[in-house]
Amino acid sequence: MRIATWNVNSVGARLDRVLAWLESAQPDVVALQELKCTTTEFPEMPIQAAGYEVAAHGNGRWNGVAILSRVGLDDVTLDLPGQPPYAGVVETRAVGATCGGVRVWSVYVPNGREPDHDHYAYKLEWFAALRATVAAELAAVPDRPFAVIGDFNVAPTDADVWDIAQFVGSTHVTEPERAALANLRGAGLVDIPPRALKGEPYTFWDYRNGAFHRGWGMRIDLVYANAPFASLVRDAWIDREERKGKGASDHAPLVVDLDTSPA
DNA sequence: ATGCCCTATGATATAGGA
Repeated sequence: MRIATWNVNSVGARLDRVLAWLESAQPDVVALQELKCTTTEFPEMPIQAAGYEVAAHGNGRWNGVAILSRVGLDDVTLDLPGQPPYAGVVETRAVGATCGGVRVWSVYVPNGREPDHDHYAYKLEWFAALRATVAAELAAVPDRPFAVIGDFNVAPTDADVWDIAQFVGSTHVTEPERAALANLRGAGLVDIPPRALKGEPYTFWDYRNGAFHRGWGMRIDLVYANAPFASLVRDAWIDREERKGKGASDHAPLVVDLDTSPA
C-alpha cells in the first residue's frame, strides 16, 4: 500500500498537478493539507473519476484537509475530539479515516507565527489535543496500523532545516514545539523519516528568494506511526520532482510504501 | 539543474504562509 501526504497550498490552484500526480505516483491513500476551499468547493468529481473516495473538510480561505483513498474510506472523523478553537473558530485542520485496515489522520498543525504570538500558544494547545486523540485511538485499537501524517509545522531536529542559524527566535524549531513532538511520540508513535535526497530530508521550500534551487528547505511534513504501521514500512521518500516547475506547491509529497496488499 | 513569492478575498490592498 502506498500512502502519501502533501500540503498542496490550494487544491483549486493545484488541481491539474494533483490529478497528474495521482496518475503518475499511483498512491492508494493521500492526505492533503491547505485545501484553501470549503468542503462543498472541493473538486470531488475529477478525483473520484481518478478512482478515489474523498473525505474533505474545509471552511474556506485557509486551512482545509482531506483524505483520498482507493482502498476503502471508513469511520471518517472530522476535527480532533476537543480540538481548541482559534479566534472562536474550530479550524479545519484534521480529518481521520480508516483505509484498507490502516487508521490515518491528515493534519495541518497551526503555524504559530511568532513565539510570543497567540497563535503559538494555540499551536501547543493543538498538539495537546492531537496527543490526546492519538492516545485514545491507540488504546482503543492497539494492534491496528495507525499513523498521523501531514504538515506538522515543526522541524524535529536541527538537521531538518538548511541552516539552524537562520532560525534564531523563529517558530518551527523551538524547544516547546519539539517537546510537543516528543510528547506525541510518547503516546506510542515513531518518526518515519524519508530517504534523504541529495543529502537533504526536506519537504518544504519557501517560494521566496529562490529557496528551492538554493537548497533552503525544511522537513516539516512528517509521518508519525505506531509499531504495527512502522513494521510494514518498506520505503519512505520525498517526491522532490513535484516541487519543480511552474505552478508547484511549496511542499513536496512525502510517500510511504507499506508491505501490505491493498484491501 | 529546480532559477530568485504565491493564494484567496467585501480584492486595485491585505492577511497568511513558515
